[in-house]
Amino acid sequence: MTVESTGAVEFEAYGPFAADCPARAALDLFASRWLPVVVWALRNGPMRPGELQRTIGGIRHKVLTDNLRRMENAGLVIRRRYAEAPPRVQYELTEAGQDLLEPIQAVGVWAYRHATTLQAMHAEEPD
Amino acid sequence: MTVESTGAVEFEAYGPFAADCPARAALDLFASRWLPVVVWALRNGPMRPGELQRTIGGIRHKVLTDNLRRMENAGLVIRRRYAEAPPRVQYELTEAGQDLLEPIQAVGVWAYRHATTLQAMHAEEPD
DNA sequence: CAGGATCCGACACGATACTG
DNA sequence: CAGTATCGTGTCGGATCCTG
Repeated sequence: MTVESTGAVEFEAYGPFAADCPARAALDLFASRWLPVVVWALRNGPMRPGELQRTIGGIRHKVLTDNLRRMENAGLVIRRRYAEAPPRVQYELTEAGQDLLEPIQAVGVWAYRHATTLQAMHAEEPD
Repeated sequence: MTVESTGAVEFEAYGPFAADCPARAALDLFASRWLPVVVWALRNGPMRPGELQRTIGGIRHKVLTDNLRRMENAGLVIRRRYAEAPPRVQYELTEAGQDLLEPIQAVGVWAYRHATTLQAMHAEEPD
């Protein structure tokens, strides 16, 4: 193994998430409620917006578009546009986007691992 | 290895992040801009609020308090209060909180791995 | 030192309607 | 079908002041 950039070493060099470190920017990505969900929905390959909306469920058309645009700007997805009669568009994960699946999955696994503990969060509202 | 709950199997059972699944609640945790940072700052052991604020840097007193309260309700931290002359308080990660360090680290590592790609996000504002 | 109470601003989201 | 525009809203965060 050469000096390939796995990122692990660089990250460990930092103590907490410094305000100027890349990791903070990454957390801001997660700060979007839907962005991780959209990324996860794209894990099996390119999808069209409508298909995405149906697959995810509960997300508004505009919100999905907003997130896709942000993801595109962040370099997480590539937007493929096909000039056809009915305008067809497909979104595909970039390499960065695919690598993001791991952290997202880690969060998901963690969630199920402590599902019982986290139930308390929802149980907040008794009425 | 018995049927220990690693959470991995349960999570894989789901396709996308369903609206009612625990993973969505977990993502809502990350949706807080500071929460993961606070959790990460606590990785080495219990800390006092003031110490936390200094360590993290750039976080407001109230915001830190809000996040700590939310984390406490979510079962991520335990608040230890010592009835002394100068009121002393310490926050300590629960088991769920400690396990959350892994996903957070995963995001951090990912960030450095694709730091160059993510630079585009910041470079949005030329002025 | 810990933390609550407030007012305010930013931003993502929800909902609707409208253009290629 | 894909995307934009607009408006309203909720929530987190920033800033300030005040209480044990």
